[in-house]
Amino acid sequence: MTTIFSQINDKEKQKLLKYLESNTAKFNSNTSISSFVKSNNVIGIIMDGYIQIAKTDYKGNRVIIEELEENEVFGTMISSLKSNEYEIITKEETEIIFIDYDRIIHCEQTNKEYYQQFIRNLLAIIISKIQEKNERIEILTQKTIRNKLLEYFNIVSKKKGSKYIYLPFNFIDLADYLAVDRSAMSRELKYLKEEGFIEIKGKKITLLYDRDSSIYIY
Amino acid sequence: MTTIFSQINDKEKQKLLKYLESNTAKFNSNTSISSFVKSNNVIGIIMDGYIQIAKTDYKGNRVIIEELEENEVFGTMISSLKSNEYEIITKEETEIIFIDYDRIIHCEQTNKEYYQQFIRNLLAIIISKIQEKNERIEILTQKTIRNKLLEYFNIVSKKKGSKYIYLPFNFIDLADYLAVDRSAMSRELKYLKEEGFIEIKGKKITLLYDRDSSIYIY
DNA sequence: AAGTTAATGTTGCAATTGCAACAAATTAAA
DNA sequence: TTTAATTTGTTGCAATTGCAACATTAACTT
Repeated sequence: MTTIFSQINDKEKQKLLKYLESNTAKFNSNTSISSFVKSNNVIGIIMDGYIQIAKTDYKGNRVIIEELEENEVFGTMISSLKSNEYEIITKEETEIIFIDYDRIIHCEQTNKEYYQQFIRNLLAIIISKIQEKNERIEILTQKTIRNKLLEYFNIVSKKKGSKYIYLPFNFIDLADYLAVDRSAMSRELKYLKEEGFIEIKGKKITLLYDRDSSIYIY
Repeated sequence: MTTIFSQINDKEKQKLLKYLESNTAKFNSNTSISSFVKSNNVIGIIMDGYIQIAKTDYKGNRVIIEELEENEVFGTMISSLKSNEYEIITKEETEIIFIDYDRIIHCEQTNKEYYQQFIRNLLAIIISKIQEKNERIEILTQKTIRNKLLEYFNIVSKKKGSKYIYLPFNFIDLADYLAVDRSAMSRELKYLKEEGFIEIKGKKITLLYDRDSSIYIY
């Protein structure tokens, strides 16, 4: 997996961060860092920790936009955070490097190999972010809660190459991620259990159907 | 708006395309070009024309993933097209430049200004693609057809800075884009008309409510 | 360990939606 | 211009969902 500093050694990294006028900040757990991001057009690189980007609309519906951990990148442009309906919250103690986006694009170090590598890494990271969004869209375009759940399970299961899934979040957040009502989702999970499609023990879910056979459809 | 060859003159462009071993292909209208894309890890640049990327699942539900016109970019990684549930179809006569993704990343021309500009352009295009996907996700996370429609109208209206919207696609495709049943959407549009929120004349929709007042909520 | 808070599970019910089947209107083709 | 094909509009009905309200369980706090 590509990280933003892949194939850039520590000395070069320090140089790069200096030229890009980066700022490093540390945040406690459960802290809103929205104000840091919204003021400027910045990119944030998570060096350590875990954050969530969520949106709460007028009705109080909360939707998780992104979940980000170590080495992941977010930013004003990348995540469209301008509106103040968005909240960026640390879920652990988190260290973030902030870089002004314009500095990245208009850096004078363009002929330095490490700068070019940095850009290529950024490109790779952003492309993988698109893939994540595509997956999310695939899930959200499913018309029933059941199919959203199964689509989600399949994607996670395929990635891990295993029938065993460990939910990266609790059921409240899963419902927000799938954009469905939590209690309705809970009901559907119950049915899926009763019908023998899945098994749930805490955050561990076992898929009892064959992903590729498409039999689970009905 | 940034295009892939922004700030690259024609001579440089030709050089670049040569070094990147690009292939140009022309397609008739209503032609599937999926096979061209799936074989390799390529990026396609639409020089002229219009294409749609759509997915049809086991149930026959068709969902439009992307709509692309001149100067836009798509690709195996960018659009996660590997699965054969995807169809890439030209909607007009279309000319596309294909470039192998690895060639872009491992080009020997890295110290040439035009190459660096190309990469920066690619980065900008991909970032704007993320923003589009975020918008799509915002729409899809709405829980009712009404709210999906209004969210969609608001986004389009905000972009154009106008209360008048011209649908870029027909109602069948709009329903696919919103991932809702067409007839149910049609019904909801009727209600919105009856309640005085919108006016529809063909593909022209007039928003009769104040986008920012949030009164349309109820 | 007891008390408090948060997460999960459950259920009835009304609202929303998808589906199916068809009518009307529009567009394309012959 | 007539015919055919596609798109749009309409409606009843069953299935699915959101919502609300509450019970149970798990996770923190002190």
